[in-house]
Amino acid sequence: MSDTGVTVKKCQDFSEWYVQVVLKAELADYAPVKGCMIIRPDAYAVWEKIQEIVNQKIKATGHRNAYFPMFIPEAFLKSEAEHFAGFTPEVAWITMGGDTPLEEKLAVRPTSETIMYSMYAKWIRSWRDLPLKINQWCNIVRWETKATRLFLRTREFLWQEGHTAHATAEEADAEVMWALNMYKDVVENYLAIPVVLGTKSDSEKFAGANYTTALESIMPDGKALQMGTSHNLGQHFAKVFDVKYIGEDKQDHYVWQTSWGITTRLIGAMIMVHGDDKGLIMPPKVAPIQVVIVPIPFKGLEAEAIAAKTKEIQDSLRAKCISVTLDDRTEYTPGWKFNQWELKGVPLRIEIGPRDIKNGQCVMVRRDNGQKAFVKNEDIIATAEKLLGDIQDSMLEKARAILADKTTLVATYDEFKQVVEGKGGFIKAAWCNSPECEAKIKEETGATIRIRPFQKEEAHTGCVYCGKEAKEVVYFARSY
RNA sequence: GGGGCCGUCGUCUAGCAUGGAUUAGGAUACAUGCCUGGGGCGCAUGCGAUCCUGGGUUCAAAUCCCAGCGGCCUCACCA
Repeated sequence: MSDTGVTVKKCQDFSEWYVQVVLKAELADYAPVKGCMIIRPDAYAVWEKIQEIVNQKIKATGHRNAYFPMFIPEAFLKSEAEHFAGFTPEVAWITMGGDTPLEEKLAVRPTSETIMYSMYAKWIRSWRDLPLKINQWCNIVRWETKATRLFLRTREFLWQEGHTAHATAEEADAEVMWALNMYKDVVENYLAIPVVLGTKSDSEKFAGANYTTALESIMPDGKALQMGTSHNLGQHFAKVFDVKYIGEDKQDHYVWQTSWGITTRLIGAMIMVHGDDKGLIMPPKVAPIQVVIVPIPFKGLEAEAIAAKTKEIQDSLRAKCISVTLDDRTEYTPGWKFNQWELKGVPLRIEIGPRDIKNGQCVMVRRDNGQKAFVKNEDIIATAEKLLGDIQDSMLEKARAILADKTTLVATYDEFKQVVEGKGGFIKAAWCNSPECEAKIKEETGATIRIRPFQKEEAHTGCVYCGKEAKEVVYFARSY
């Protein structure tokens, strides 16, 4: 047994397991620049899938893609005070052009609200120009000082940011919810990761927003990970950048704005949630390779028949738009290939050997549960399609069960602390809505309010911290 | 930014406590040839290391000291 594969168990040393899966499955690598990563083709292909899915959804609803500069003048970033205060600790600045100092330094975008809205002010004249719904796919930079975690914390990462302007507050509210639900669909139905939807507490909301909604999930180590956010920016930026329109009433009005985003962090979540001791498990809907075919030669027996049949299956699967690889490399043994493709997370494997030629069948093995099935020739394509669907479904189902298991309702602060230190995960607790209690809890336990769920529950106790009347039940957790 | 741990062929690692004799050793990967093939095959040959970088101590540094860089864990902050 070499160390080509993952050498630690997921449940024993989760951090080490994660690093090994990412590196050994060739998803990413450390860059020569501190805090930066290289997204390798197998992971980039997943990002492209996500782009495909999101693009389809946003274009179908009238959003259009565009591209704005990655450099933002300092004055722009400063113009919204709360926004600037929130981002300034982690902005990278450009101060030189060649060997000439710049008159005004330029921020490398940590997010694009300011540069985009400065243009919106120019483009929006009348109510007929609204709503304006623009999205961009780009890289952004946040100069983290903390240790690099591939996909989860890097100084540069890829994301999508939607920025819309509306005539009314109601429209902006609706857009915020549209984006959030669009993300829920992507994350749950494609990445097979169950999420909890809700709003952020004031202390956790986006710098410069009226309110922030988000999708949160729990990773296998018990820490929460934000899977996407959708902000209602109100008129804060509109007032700062003078984004106004003349309404049907002939009066000037500020627009109502939203912004929303998901990042390559989702790939990290997918790895963590679905992987096992053998490596990665890709949800079929985003897997760059959905099926791998491994021929099993045996002393030249039926060699030609095997070659013909594997090729035929490959062609038929491709005709059904299933992404398939025929691994007919002669320098590796079948067993080696099994391990390799399992490490890389290919959802379904088809084996064809002399025995299968004789019996008019093939062997199919599911990556998610290891189940092996003998499938008659005439059923191969239909069965492969069905199994890919089943795998997608059961991955979500399994993840749902884990999420439920990692969600604990607590009645007392002692219980709260015990869960934080113990199994972690979401801790549902009653809260009085005071920032002081929230801050104290964070200080004493490291847990923050991840989400105030849309699905409201009656407070079952007083505030878990102060004991006074609770306003709602919220989800606490330690987070990434 | 704070604290802890770490850095030797592509990868994993021995050597480092007690400086000198290993030509810096092994495994794996890679290349070539043969042989194999239903769960990481075997044999042979070959290729492969600025011992992270820069200083210092010393007759002598992979080994000791200092600084820097990078990684991992952890705390504060974030997607």
